[in-house]
Amino acid sequence: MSGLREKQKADRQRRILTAASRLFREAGYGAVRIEDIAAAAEVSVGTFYNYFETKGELLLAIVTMEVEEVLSLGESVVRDPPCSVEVALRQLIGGYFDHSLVYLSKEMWRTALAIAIEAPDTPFSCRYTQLDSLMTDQVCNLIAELQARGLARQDVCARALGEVIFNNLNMMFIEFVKSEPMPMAHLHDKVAVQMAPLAGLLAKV
Amino acid sequence: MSGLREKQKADRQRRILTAASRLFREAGYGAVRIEDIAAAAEVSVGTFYNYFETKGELLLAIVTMEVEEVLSLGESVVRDPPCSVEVALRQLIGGYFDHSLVYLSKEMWRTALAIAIEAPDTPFSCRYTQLDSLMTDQVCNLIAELQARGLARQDVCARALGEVIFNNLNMMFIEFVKSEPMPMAHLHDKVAVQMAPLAGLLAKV
DNA sequence: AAAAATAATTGAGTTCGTTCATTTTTGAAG
DNA sequence: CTTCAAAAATGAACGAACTCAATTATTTTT
Repeated sequence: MSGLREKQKADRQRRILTAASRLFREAGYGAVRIEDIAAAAEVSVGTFYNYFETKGELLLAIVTMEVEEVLSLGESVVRDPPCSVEVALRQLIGGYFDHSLVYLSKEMWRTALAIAIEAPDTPFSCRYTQLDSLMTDQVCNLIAELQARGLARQDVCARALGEVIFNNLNMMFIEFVKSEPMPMAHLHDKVAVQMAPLAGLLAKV
Repeated sequence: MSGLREKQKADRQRRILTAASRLFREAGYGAVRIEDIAAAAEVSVGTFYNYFETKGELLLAIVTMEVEEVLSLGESVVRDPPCSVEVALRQLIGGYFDHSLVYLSKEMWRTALAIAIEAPDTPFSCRYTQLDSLMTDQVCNLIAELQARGLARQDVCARALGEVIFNNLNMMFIEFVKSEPMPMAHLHDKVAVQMAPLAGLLAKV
């Protein structure tokens, strides 16, 4: 029998994740020390490092959970999209944006994005990059789905356009989290304006 | 007369910048300690911090010099663009990409991009953000210039399209520096494919 | 059930970026 | 030239992420 060790391990991991998630949101990622997380999770500093390679990897573990959730919500939009290109894209994109601040602060996003760029080969950075690419696929799939249903012009490369759209979302989101005072509505509005010509490209004649 | 102090100050700043620039490229940003930079520039650690707020700000100072150079090269393309939308955009974008690795390594770019996101309110981060927005303007201006010369459709919002194009470039560049093995040619090719539908949007009927 | 083997925890120690009280250098005034 | 004030340089000290040799807990073996 070897259940105890497994159970304790899972429990410690959970305690670290929930303690860190709370502390990061309350005090800010930068202000929280490993010692604080360890104390809140009732483990030692050394033990913390048996569960997460670095402080940054812990943050990315939290962030990827959020992204996975958003991704699965997006799946339902792709499966059964609204009957207009503009509405369908707005619904998918709006979902991405609106969920971004439910569990995470802008500061957490800034740090997470920074780490994913600076240390791209760590386990959770790889996972994050993979999720980004799954979100790109999702946008491309939505366009392809609209084309398949005859709701969009079919002589436009769904892959190319989807990539451009997602890259634009991503940069606008970075701009959003870089500016602490910028409201979510501003992000929505700016992207809506940018999307107009692209939606026109897909509109049927 | 008060020339000595000014001269020494300028000289120390130059020594720090050149020493750091060399060390960062040779050994990598992460592997170079402030102590190393101070030693190479023949100043003390304390003095280093009289000239740059942080190690990251020093890196951004180096990076912004590169961006300023690229930006001024782009100006000439906008002033007198090639007579085709596709060629004009390729020339401007190609210029951005090709100059990016002349003075900087991918690792330096990763760190710089990470810092610009994570600490957006420091002096050089602000400058970097400003340069990004000038580059966006440059792309928008190129499109507007092509429209003014009757080389592109005028019923497309130059601003919106330019922003989307630049954001796409920026994300693709981030992807490029995140992947150490990815060759520059691959970046060019991927972006060329993505630009195709957008160029089509601007093409005259 | 005791002993041996394996796995996990622990916290003092190391490293490096950053700070700050002190010392040194420079420029101006007498 | 001497004196004084302001500016700048200095390096020891601090804080926080991360490491590792020693200890403790769990599982397996006899």
